[in-house]
Amino acid sequence: MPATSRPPVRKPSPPVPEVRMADVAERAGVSLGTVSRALRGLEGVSAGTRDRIRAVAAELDYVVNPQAAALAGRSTGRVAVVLHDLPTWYCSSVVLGLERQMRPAGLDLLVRCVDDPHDRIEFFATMPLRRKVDAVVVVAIALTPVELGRLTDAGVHVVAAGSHSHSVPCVAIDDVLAAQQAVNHLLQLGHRRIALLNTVAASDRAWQAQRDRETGYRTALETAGVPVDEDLVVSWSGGSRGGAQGMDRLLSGRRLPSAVFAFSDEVALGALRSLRRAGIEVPRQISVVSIDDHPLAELTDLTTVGQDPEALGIAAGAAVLDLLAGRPVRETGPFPTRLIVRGTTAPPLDRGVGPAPGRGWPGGR
Amino acid sequence: MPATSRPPVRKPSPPVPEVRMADVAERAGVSLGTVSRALRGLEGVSAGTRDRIRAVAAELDYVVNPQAAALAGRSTGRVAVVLHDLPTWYCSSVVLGLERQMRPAGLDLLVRCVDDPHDRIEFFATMPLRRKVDAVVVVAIALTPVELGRLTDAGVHVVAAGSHSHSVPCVAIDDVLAAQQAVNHLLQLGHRRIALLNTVAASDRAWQAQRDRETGYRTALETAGVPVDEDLVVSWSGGSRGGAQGMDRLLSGRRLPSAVFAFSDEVALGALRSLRRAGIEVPRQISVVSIDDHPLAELTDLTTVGQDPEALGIAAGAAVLDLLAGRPVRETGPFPTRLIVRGTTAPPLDRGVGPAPGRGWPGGR
DNA sequence: CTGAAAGCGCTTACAG
DNA sequence: CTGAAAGCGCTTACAG
Repeated sequence: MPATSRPPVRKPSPPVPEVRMADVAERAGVSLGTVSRALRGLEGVSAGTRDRIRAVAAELDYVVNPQAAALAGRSTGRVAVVLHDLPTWYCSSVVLGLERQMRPAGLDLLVRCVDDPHDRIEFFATMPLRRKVDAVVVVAIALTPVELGRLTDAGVHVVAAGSHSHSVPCVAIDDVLAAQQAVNHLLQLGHRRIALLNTVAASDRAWQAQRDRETGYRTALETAGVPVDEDLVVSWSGGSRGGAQGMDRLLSGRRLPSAVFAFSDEVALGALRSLRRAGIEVPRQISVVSIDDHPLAELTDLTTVGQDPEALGIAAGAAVLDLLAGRPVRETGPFPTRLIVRGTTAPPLDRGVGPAPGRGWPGGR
Repeated sequence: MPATSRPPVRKPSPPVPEVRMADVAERAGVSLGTVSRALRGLEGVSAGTRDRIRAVAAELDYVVNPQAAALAGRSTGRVAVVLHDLPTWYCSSVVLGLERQMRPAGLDLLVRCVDDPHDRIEFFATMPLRRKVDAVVVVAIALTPVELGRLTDAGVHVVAAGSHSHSVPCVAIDDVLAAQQAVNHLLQLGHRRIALLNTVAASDRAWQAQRDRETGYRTALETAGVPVDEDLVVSWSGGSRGGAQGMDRLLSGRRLPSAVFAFSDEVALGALRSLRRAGIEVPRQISVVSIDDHPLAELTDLTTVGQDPEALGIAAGAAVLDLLAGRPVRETGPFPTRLIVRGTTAPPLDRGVGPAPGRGWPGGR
């Protein structure tokens, strides 16, 4: 079913008939082609006529018809951002940054949510973006080679934000490192029973981040010589709600963790709710740390590893502009993250049971 | 400066040359016009040829070129959503609902953030949406008559979400009522010193909601015969941060309120932070109620008046479809809101000082 | 029910 | 530096 079935559109009759480039040309006493070149600032128009044409265009309040320009010129002036879960602090911040970057370049931003694995399959099967955009930015979606192929076959440039790829320009933090920063903080406080409260993305395999953060968690523990207790590793879907449920699970285990590393601030806030309901004091009995620095992290006094998704969106936009201009994309490297210690982390209660301070403990003092 | 100055676009050379409608026509042995009609399901094509054409189109993986269709047909197949402050639970949820509604109709969603009053002026001066979309949905922005005129002069339909208007279809909650629900809850608990912690939108006059909620606050107090203490009415910009600062201001006043009605959950969460820092117990010493039912409201046990912005987005999308189809827009009336009592509200400490229970107190028992 | 043709408003070689 | 003309890929009266 290749054809879209839009309802017949009845536009409100524009009170003022649209002014076309031909009108500008006539009024300025030049040809269509000259107007086209002058307005776009191309070579080969004398400064005098260029200014005259622009003055006339401004006077007539002329705006090029993007349809016609795209049809004739083979570019659409549009960029799509593809993501699941828009109402997330992370995703909406990336979109905000992207929009701020595209707008001054005269590019419009199309938003497409990919809700679940089924929708994702359909999306790449029907390629609704084909011919509609010059480039697409995928947010927190690790594309499969096949999916990437579909996109490039359709003639669109691709940039990845929040995931890593060898075949596509990408902007992202180092999720392994971010997780290590969080877990190392707990280790340095003296914790040994550290739980991982991970998330499961709606679209499976969508979030490379969750794997990388788990890797960082395991690496940090391993490096410190602390064995991973698999009972302390849980994954739950559904953001903060999932965090609450995952925490309930951890609380029902045989031995409680002394600290929890949560996938994100939203997951952590869910966990905090469960802890509060269970009457467990944070950070006295259990410490909690996560990743993001969501605005509410500060308000809830949550220790976290901060990142800047809006900056990510801006950088993704810059990469798009490079791609569209045929310039080499400037590589940015991983985006910085930094530990922000607040009120949800403290040394463990059983500190005295562990190795004495300063005796071979990583960072302990 | 009417012309946009996009960088010259270099598209990745499509490995497969685009298949055009002419290719489908040739392969099916019919004319272009027939293919066009068949694919769009218009009258006047026999079922046999229609199916044959569709089969060929599917086989060739054909997708109409939206540029060309728009240029010839005078509709763009696109809808814009205009808002400030995308990374807000409210706005991003509206956009999500809207996207879900437009997608099945084959309409693409363009996002434009209007950051501040200056940007707003420029936006309506240059009308960047002109010729780019068939309709625009403004979210939480009360358009001035002039702004509305610009939009309709440009030939786009307009729908308002989250604000009220006489001249445009709109979907919104009753903000006055929502505020009354919140404040009446406090009154019924026995509070008399109730503060209003309002917000100031980035674009002044943008949020009709803030005025309406203040009206609801004042009306509720008046109806209960409680005089408004103007020292207890504060407005601060900046969401949760503003809520924290506004609460600090209230705490520095001569007499503390016994309860606070905050503009939104985000503002309330900021206020809660300030209260916690000040060592004030909630709800024992001060009660807090707000509007939204943000996902974090449940997690933080916040009493609030819930609304459903995603449903608002869906309804806005339905209105857009009606408009585009030339149908009358079905009026929905104000969207429902409902009080959700959780843990941040309780009777005031000085309850005994007020009128005795059941004696002329609104709802008191 | 189907086709031939004009036209949508631009951009881009190609001449001059 | 500027113009005339072809062409982008569709839709839509208008004929038949």
